[in-house]
Amino acid sequence: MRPAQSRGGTPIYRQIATELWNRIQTGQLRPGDRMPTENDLSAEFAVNRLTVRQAVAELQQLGAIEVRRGTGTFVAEPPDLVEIVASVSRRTRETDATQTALGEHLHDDADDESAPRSTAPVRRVAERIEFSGAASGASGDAAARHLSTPVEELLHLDTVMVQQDRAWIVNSYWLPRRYAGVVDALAEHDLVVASLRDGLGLDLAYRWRAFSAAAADYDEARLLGIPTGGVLLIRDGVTDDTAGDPVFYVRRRMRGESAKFVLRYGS
Amino acid sequence: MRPAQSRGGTPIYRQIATELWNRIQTGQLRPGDRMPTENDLSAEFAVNRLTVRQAVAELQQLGAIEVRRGTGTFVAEPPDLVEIVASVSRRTRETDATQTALGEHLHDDADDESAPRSTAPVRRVAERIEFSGAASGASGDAAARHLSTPVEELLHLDTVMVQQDRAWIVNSYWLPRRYAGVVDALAEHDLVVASLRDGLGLDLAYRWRAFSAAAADYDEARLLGIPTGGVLLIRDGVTDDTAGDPVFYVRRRMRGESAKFVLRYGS
DNA sequence: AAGTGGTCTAGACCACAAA
DNA sequence: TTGTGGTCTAGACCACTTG
Repeated sequence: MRPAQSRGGTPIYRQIATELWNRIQTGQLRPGDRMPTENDLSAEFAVNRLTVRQAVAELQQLGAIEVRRGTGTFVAEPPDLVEIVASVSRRTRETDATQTALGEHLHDDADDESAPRSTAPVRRVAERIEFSGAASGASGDAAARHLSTPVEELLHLDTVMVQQDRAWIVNSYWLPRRYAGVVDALAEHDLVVASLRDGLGLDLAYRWRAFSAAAADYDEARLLGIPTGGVLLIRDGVTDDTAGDPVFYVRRRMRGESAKFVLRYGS
Repeated sequence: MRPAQSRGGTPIYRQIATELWNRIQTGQLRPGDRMPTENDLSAEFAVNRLTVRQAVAELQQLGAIEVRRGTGTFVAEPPDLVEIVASVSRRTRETDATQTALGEHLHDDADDESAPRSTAPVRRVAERIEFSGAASGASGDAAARHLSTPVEELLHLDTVMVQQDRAWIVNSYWLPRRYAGVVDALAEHDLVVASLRDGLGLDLAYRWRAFSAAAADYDEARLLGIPTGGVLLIRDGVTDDTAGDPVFYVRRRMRGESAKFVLRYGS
């Protein structure tokens, strides 16, 4: 394999990357297989090692390979997916396809979400920060907007959920100061609706929940042990009390490839 | 700013990247602002231009900056988010927090999902492929598994939803051959449940839907006009008929930062 | 024409992991 | 100790965009 000079066409590093990509897609290279070393590829394609590294970096970003410093480069194993399942009763057909009933779930207590999980995750509080200044960055401002509360009056709490000794989900909560008692409950065992109702007399309900995706920034990458710019699946939302006042804004971030939120419709 | 040699510590390119990141986070550089050129940064930090480029690449992957070839590098504008909203009636509190009702939505017709969208998207069919061979790759195998149908008996259809002249969502459908009539309906106006029921006598219902995130591979990046390895938000699922037989498996991919699925709980 | 980012080279030294 | 990937340099030429 000797790609022609790029000369205005496809760059050499991309030709190499797609060639390797094809070898993986067609099964010539299988998950767990050792890839040729950078020096090997440099010789095979008759290009500088840096050019090879550009190709390797692209495949790594794509999640196709795993690079282990000092050891070698390997075809990535398919990630072990953790499904977080909600049961939903099937749409009633009498009405004009407008009514559906959600069963259990869509609560914020992750304990409810453990249905088909291999091992129950251990939760551990990583940080606990009290906001006071206004210099809180974009996410603090977003929380203030979602809660209709000035950022100076918000408390901030980060927790990390760990599974099999590996950071799995990073949670950030923002609450008005008057709900400071909730912070203790969150720190103890995340937000279990029942315990809040029993312990604090708080009855909570979802206002909204949303799914999105983003690249991991430096903090998120560090907390989750993934490369900067890695793929995050994000679920955020606001929970309020029975009076309709917002109690907290929550933002959960997890590795994109290894988490999946499933809404299952019962028969 | 003159970072010390890396010498076993933080690499220079990362020091530069975090320095620029901080300038952006603190507002010294604002969205739309022109960043220093690579030559400027190379001089400012007294390093080789390639080292600067490594920092720039990291910030680009992170979504913090936008690089325009031949023109310059700019602080990224916050993406204009398209929210796809489903209304949900609030949890009834008489029962033990187990019942919820979903209103409109959670259908597969994207037309229903247009609630708070600035402009109605134009849908356009990009490809139409009939599967026959077994060499269909991982996604075809996944579809076969979800549908409990051999991949040789599946049809495959890709569609692209365009908004404001820009690819917005890529859809892939897999159906058993006996539902070939559905393909025409999909090609015409995506899957509108009502039209299928009226036109084909098919009454459909969700089996499951799921949210996940992944890096864009070469095809997905090309179709959506984003860089390879960019962040995708994915929603996939299976729809079946009233008999409980699966009719199709669908997989939707959209730019992560510019799409958000919202479940809104009514009062 | 001038300035920007994009690609590529040859060579060097380093940090890390495994034998 | 050996081989792997990680970082960095100095220099070159190119493609693209804008005046």
